[in-house]
Amino acid sequence: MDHKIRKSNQPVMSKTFFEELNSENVTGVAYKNINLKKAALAYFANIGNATIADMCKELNLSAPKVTTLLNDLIQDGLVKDYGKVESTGGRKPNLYGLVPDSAFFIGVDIKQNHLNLGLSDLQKNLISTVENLPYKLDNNKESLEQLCQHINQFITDLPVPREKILGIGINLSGRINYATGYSYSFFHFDEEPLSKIIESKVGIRVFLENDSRSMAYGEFCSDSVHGEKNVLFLNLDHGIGMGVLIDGKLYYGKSGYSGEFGHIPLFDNEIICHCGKKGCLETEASGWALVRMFRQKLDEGSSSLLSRRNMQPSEIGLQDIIHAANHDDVLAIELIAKIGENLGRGIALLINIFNPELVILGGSLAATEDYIRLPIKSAINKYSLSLVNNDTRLKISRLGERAGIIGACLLVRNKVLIS
Amino acid sequence: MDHKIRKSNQPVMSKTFFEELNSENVTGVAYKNINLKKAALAYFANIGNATIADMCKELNLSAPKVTTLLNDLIQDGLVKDYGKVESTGGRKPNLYGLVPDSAFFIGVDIKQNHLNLGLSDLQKNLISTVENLPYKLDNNKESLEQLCQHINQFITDLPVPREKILGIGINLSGRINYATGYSYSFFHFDEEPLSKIIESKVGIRVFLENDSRSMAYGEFCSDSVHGEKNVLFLNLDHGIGMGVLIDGKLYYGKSGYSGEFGHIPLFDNEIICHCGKKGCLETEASGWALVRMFRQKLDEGSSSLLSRRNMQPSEIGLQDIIHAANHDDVLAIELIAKIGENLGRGIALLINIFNPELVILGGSLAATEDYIRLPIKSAINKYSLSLVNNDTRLKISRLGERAGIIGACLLVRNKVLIS
DNA sequence: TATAGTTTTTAAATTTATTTATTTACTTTA
DNA sequence: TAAAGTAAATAAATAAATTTAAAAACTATA
Repeated sequence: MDHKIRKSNQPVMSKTFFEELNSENVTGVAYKNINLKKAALAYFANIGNATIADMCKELNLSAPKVTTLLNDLIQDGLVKDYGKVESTGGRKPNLYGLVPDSAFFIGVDIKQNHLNLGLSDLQKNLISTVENLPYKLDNNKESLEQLCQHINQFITDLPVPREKILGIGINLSGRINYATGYSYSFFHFDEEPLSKIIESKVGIRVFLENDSRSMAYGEFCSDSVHGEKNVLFLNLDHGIGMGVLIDGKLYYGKSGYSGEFGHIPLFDNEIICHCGKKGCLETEASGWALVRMFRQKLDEGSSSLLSRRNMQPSEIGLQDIIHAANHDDVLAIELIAKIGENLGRGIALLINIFNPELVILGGSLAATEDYIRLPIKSAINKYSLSLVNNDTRLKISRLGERAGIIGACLLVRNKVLIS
Repeated sequence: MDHKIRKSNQPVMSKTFFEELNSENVTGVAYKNINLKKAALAYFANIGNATIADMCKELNLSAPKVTTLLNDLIQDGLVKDYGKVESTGGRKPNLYGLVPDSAFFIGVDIKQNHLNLGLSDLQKNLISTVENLPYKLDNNKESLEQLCQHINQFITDLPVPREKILGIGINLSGRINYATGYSYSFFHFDEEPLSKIIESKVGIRVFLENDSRSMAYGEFCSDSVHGEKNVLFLNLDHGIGMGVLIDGKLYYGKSGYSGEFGHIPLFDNEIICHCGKKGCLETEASGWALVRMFRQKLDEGSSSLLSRRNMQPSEIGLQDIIHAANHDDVLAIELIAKIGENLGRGIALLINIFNPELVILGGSLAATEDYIRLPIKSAINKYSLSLVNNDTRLKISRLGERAGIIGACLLVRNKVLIS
């Protein structure tokens, strides 16, 4: 006769929240409690500190249940009591919220010629950053190895214990499948997904994301977005990237290839785009187009701050032109206006299709502020239905290049903790 | 001393589901149970019949809880036991599902010159329809009065008791705020929202929806859509309408004006669009454009089935051209191909932006099947990123004009029962 | 300053749901 | 055809949540 001793294998020690989070096949009350904890954390993360009464409304639970839930989270070290707060008459409620330094997240923003790294805490605070770290993004193993070394170096230099870092978010341009962790445009050497490869070299969970999408999320979580739930973010750099937020969530499309705004066929020209097609928006409205136009104008004899500094047309890059415009160079300003007008026609189309509440202009070209914004705005007025475009605000990014690392950090936080 | 008799006002009789549904300020367990019932109904409605075990997984509940939940719904008359079903060894489970004739919904599809009305049961079955009922949509009170009379006549002719009809969904073109029930393009005479006005004349709850969006939802719920969650529907009629489904839900945008695909600035022509702008897609790729081109060709001396029938160019309408194409008229086929090519360029752009799984072509022009589909397909290949468009299937609507009433019925079902 | 009125928090009672165990119904294999 | 195995449904036991009541902490007013 075999005697079943069922309970002997079950742990006696209570699990930490993160162990709970990763344990599979959890059902019944345990499963529900994990989800409630996630929901509570999501509320604190997205909306901020709250009283027990607030949480009751949000989670549709009774006060005693919320009390035990919060006590659990306090036990886990993720939440703490922030003391009493004013009331409208009657006993003052206690305010609860996240413990900022109970967990950390790293964001890595990979650009063509440099790297931005950042560390955020459990709240939205950027604790430390390393920006403009020289790094050349090439599609080979050495470049990947170097990337991992930079990340490892960044981590060891941090004043934070490695085990408190719950994840690393990496922004890369090109085609990325965020769900599987595969990158198709860069570092696609192995069978294994890129995220797993980096993970094994760094020892912390890694999540990949398309750069424009990550920036969009960073902007979306920043102070400049309030109640808006349908937001378009445009990453105006050499190319044109787009991140779309629908109902407060990043939109991916079937395989994560959505947002290829730069390659919509809007022009009837003969310029061959990077994608191989003709007439793409990018051929007339991108940083590349700006550089091409600028060089051509100089070749044709136009004058500019840059030509007067004896720069050869072929040496002039996008940053130089942006810099010149911000120093009142007439040629740069004129051409940026031209780019803005072309871009505005494209954005008008997006507004007709999406009826968004907000369009945010980011990327290096957005640093020219009104030089790019005003031509865009007037083109939008010209080309979109006034009824629809009156609904839409057009803003310049406040975060600038930091949108990338902030977005990366916040996306990892969501992936690790909440979803 | 006042003696509180708290419970004296509470009803002794148990409420029906619909009474529960509309009762406000419900909290605690009662609130949760209503939501669980809704979730169960939504499962049955969207996925189909299910066993207790299925519902346990879906709703994350224990078997006894699901049993009592289903018993409640059976008591309410909304669900019934469909008997035993095959098992993989072991006791056969019972299958539960909606009672089709426990509730009904009416869909009204208002076209320019006719009306389609339909009645669906609680499942997706169209019980009875009246199609192509002559009706002239004019923006005046008489036209509205007539509409209400038609709806009332339809209801009295039905073999279904009025009190079992839980709602009426009405499709109207133009600007509609589905949340408030206001229509801005038609019947905007009063302070009161149009939905309330019709409601008071018919005595059943009314919900308004944009016609293309309603059709999109009808198609989405039809058999032609399987796992796809990101779907674009194009309503190709005189104008070009679009309905967008994202993550299985209709997308509205900030004010419900999204999907103005017909008015994106894609052409560099001098044709003034209905919207007042130039260069809209509708000026080169819509039914109106087709009629214009066709008449022009006839004026220029081209020959067609229609001209040989001694029709004057100015008499020829869109339906005539579609009819001619389906009877192998060369001119009609050529011009539809031209329209398709132009449209394809626009759709290519949508594919780049949305990376959808499926694009469905509907509306009267879709009845020309491959005459319009193939030119569109080749233009998509030409103008969109191959990587992205390889992800996307292009289909002709199976429901045809019925998509409108089906979508209207299903949307009302959702609004009344589930959301 | 005492008292009535509010609101939060905690405690006790009660309801409700989950767990576990058992029964029922059926399939498969010996 | 009986026995063993599997899964569903139900019943009983248990755990967990809500509800109700009470206590605590504060404000406003007499």
